[in-house]
Amino acid sequence: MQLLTPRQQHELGRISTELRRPARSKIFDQEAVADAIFIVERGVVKSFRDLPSGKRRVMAFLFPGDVFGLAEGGHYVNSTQAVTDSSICRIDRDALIETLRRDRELEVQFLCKVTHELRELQRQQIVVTRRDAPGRIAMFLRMLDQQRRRDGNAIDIPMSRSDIAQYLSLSPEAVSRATASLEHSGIVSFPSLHTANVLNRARFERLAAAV
Amino acid sequence: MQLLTPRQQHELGRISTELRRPARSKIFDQEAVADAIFIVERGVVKSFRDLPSGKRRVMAFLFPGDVFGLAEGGHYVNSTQAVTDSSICRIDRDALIETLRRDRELEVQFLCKVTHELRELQRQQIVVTRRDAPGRIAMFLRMLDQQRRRDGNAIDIPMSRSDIAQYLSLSPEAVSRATASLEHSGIVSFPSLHTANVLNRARFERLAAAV
DNA sequence: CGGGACATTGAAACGTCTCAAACGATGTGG
DNA sequence: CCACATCGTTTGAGACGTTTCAATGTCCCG
Repeated sequence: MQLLTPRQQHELGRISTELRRPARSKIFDQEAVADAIFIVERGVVKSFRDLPSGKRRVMAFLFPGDVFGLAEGGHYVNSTQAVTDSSICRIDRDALIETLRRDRELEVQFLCKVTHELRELQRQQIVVTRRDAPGRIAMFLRMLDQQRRRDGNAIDIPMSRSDIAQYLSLSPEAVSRATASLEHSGIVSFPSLHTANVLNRARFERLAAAV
Repeated sequence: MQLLTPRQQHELGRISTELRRPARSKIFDQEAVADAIFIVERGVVKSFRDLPSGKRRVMAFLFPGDVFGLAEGGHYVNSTQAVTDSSICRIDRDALIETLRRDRELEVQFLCKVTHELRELQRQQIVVTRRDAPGRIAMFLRMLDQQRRRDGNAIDIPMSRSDIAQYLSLSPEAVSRATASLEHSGIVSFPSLHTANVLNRARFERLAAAV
């Protein structure tokens, strides 16, 4: 999603500041006053919500080009945190609104971004409602694969197992058992916690598509 | 969500046509060419997706004021169908884009609508990931309650049990058992399939909030 | 290199899903 | 207007898979 023209990047550059955040550092908290929106430049960010029960739901993983900072009534609805060392473009809310007012094309881009997010969320809805943990993991890995291709069949997994669990709405144990299951089936291997190799692409796709 | 000014309603009126659809009639199919977007005027509409497995997921119930017709690559991503007899405002896609190009405020309204949908979808994400069926039903009833208040504690349930099941990602049997459970607990009564009465508001809210 | 958080593995419990059958509501044709 | 056929809903019993709790093993940061 690199939709911005050089001119637009320049326009945004004037009203934005670049933040550098190390892994695991917070960007903003849910409920906080929303005075800016953000764009991931480099790295991976997670957007999550703490529920009254104490559980935590990861609503989305954000990759370079993704916009975040959704507000409701002037306050952020989610907390966000860097998953890896990241560069983040922070855009002042008021200045952005002013700029959008002048740059029609830019506003259209934002509408597209939000619409895109909506579709992604609908996809995740499908994923989360699957019964079987291995299937959910397969769909998740496929998402990562499409997001950031590495060499050959290797998939980079920047987030932790518990992040994945909170994103897929599974217990950490279920994630562990599901990855073990995929490995025993010979569909995927996990050389490390942060790498996956698709060994049998056909079975992998079939499993991921079996919704 | 009645955000449109009289002038905007007039503008849209020029490029829109009003459809009347009886209950259970289709509005458009997923995959169809997306040449229009729609706004619910009266009645209830469901937006759903048929999955390869044959299962059906209801992505959203749409009430008066809600916009639908999300497209991707020029095709609709969901099918839509009237739940009750409905009046629907159909707006030609090309004409809308043209109008948005001239009416900045209207474009902002659309951005707001989409953002609102995004928040709603995040809420449903929370609902769907609950383990317990009675809790999910309680949250669903609360949503209906907030959406369309009737007299006193009565909640109008326009859709069928199986629609609810497909929306909450439960089996129809689970929905039935969950409503029976709520009734036995004395929290909610169901005088008919299309009405619910909250008998114990405190316990009801507590259950719905226990996410 | 040590400490603490994270990840895996095992065993039991819980709750939904599935299958099957009976019941009820809905809408159509006689 | 009623009878009937059809679909949707309810109820029951068993199987399946995740959750939970507990303990061990591993990774990673300071």
